Amino acid sequence: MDDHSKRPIPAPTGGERPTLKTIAYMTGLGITTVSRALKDAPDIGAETKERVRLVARQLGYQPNRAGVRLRTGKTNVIALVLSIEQELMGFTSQMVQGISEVLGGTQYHLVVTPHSFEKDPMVPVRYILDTGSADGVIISRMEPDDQRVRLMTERNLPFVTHGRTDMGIAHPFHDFDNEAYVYQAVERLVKRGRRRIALLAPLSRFSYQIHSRIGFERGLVDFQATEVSMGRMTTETPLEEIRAYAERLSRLPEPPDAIISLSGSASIALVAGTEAAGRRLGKEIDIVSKQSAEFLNWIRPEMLTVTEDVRHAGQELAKAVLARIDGVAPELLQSIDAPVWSPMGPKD
Amino acid sequence: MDDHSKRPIPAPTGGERPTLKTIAYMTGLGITTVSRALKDAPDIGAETKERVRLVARQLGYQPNRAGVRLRTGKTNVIALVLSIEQELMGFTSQMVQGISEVLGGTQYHLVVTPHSFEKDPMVPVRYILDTGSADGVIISRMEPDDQRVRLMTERNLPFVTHGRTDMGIAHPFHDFDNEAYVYQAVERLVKRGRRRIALLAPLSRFSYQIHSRIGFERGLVDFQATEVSMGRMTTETPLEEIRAYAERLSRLPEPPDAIISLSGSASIALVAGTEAAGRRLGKEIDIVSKQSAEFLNWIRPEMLTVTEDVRHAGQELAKAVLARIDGVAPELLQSIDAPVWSPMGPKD
DNA sequence: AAATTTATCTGTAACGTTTCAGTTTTTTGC
DNA sequence: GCAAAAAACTGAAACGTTACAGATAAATTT
Repeated sequence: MDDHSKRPIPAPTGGERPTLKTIAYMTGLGITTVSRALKDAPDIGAETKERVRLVARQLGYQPNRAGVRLRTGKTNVIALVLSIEQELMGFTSQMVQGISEVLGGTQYHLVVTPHSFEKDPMVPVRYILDTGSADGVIISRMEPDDQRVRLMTERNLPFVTHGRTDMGIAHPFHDFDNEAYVYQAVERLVKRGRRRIALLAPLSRFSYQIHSRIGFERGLVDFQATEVSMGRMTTETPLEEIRAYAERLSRLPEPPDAIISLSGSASIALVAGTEAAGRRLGKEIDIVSKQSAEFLNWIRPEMLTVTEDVRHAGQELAKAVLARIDGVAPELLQSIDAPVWSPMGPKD
Repeated sequence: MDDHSKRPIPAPTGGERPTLKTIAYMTGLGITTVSRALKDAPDIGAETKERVRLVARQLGYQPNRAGVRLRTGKTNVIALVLSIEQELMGFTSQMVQGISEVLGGTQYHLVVTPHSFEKDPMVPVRYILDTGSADGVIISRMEPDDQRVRLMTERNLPFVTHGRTDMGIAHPFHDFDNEAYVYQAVERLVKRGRRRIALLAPLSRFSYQIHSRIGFERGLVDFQATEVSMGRMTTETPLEEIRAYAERLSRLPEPPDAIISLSGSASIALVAGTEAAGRRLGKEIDIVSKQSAEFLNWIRPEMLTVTEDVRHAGQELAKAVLARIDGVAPELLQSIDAPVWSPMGPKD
């Protein structure tokens, strides 16, 4: 207690939040030494480090984020850029949860930045770039030629995408294998005797629209089925329009005997439309759907579903940005989840 | 250009992010003057303010958050504390969206902090308090006697709750009127000839369990109906258990002729269970449900539903914390949303 | 015309951290 | 035994901002 008085005397502490200064005072060391001890620098004695760490733990010391950020530019923030047009059924909560599980073990905070994708997808990215408000970014709704990816790559901002691009830039991503999903869907449908299949795909601007189309067309050829057009319907068409279209389709002389959907909520409308036309799931028609939460099977057990594990996606995305921030090569931070089919009632 | 050289010369600027120093240099003013001009302080000349504002806008100046935070302690962060046990069906995304819409027009960022409510609800609150990491907090899953409310009030941390408490502390809140919802549900059911009603309520620890029970019991008395017990089922019971219970209930000699549910996803299980027992919605039984996204009506148009506008709740909550931060009295920041019934197919 | 006010403006210090360039002490080399 | 090197530690400066306590010049009062 008294041998501290010989030292340069920083200042005794109040009941406030402890800082490096507090620890320096308690240990009788310099602020610099404490700082370096806590980051395990090589020029600090082993015994000193131990002592500093002990006192720090004792005081419940937590580095002041503003101090670190001001000095180093490191924000300890991961930004999740969400489109407000995104599917509602549990997508966001699961994504946030997955990311948080990974971030929970770190100093990183998660800042959520929703915005209208339709209006201008670049806005949030430019904001983050201009203000340096995040160390890493997670984006979704990828396009084959994506300006956000181009800009962040150019400006060296670590990021990861939920979905792939196709522009010759290697970047971290996590994706669901929509091609395999649709291909396997066709296969299963044909095995169940279906031949005339419709595909409710995403908007054509998105990468996964292309993937699902490729899977679909490969499937049609490999398993000998034919396509029934969904017209201008996409997964983002208002549900009522989808319902109406599905009903019209069902009343055609030669209606589809199966529909493959890439959106859980759109599938609800498909079911409503086909049933309104008197066609029964599992009998006259099969509907296959991807979903982000297990709810379709509760509604219609006859439905064939694949549940995209969005929580797992969130985990992978978070791990990838963190690794990217740590300098891991983009090529090593790419993963694709295979579709997992829900066990089905009837047969199969 | 040259008259700047007579001045104290801060330093010419690179291509970096503009700071007060940059503006000071460009205008030939002192850093303090620029700072005060931008906050419209009374001791700065009108013409000077104009000039500073112009240059600031020109440069796209944005105050450095770390600088402000370090100096003033103001984080410009609102923390949304989410329970991972929260209902999945769109709740989080809508809440986040609503909050963001309000925060979008401000300097505030939204940090999302999920955690296990079951484990210890105090953890995130204590963290925010200890690290001063937010200017305001939004919490949900309120209990009548809520320790989080007690602590934040005591420590003077602005917050708002989604749901009410009952402990004699006036604090900002936004709530959905669950009492009115259940009361009106009973009324509608009785008008449709139902008499034996079951209530699937939340866990008893939560405030809205009490509200829904009160509404229920008032309804039973006022409209002369009787209760059929839901046993130990709550909205948080695993769906499969709810389904099984609903089926068992439906096979009783005197089954309920109506069920009121406080959770959209739980209702799916209720429907599955009752239908498995051969009872048809709108015929032998009515199911009334609250939901946070319009999806039950797509699945079973016969269902009576109220959709809680979670996006609107998010907006109200965000407005309330901001107002609280600005010193508005808690009593003025309390609001309750009345239930809005979806138009129904059959009659009514 | 001198003294006071008023209107504008400004330098310094501090918030908590890390980097840089040392300084002091101990150990090693020969 | 003494120079050189290694080990352990440290103060000053800086990141961008704002509060404080002036400073300067112009306008007003007496």
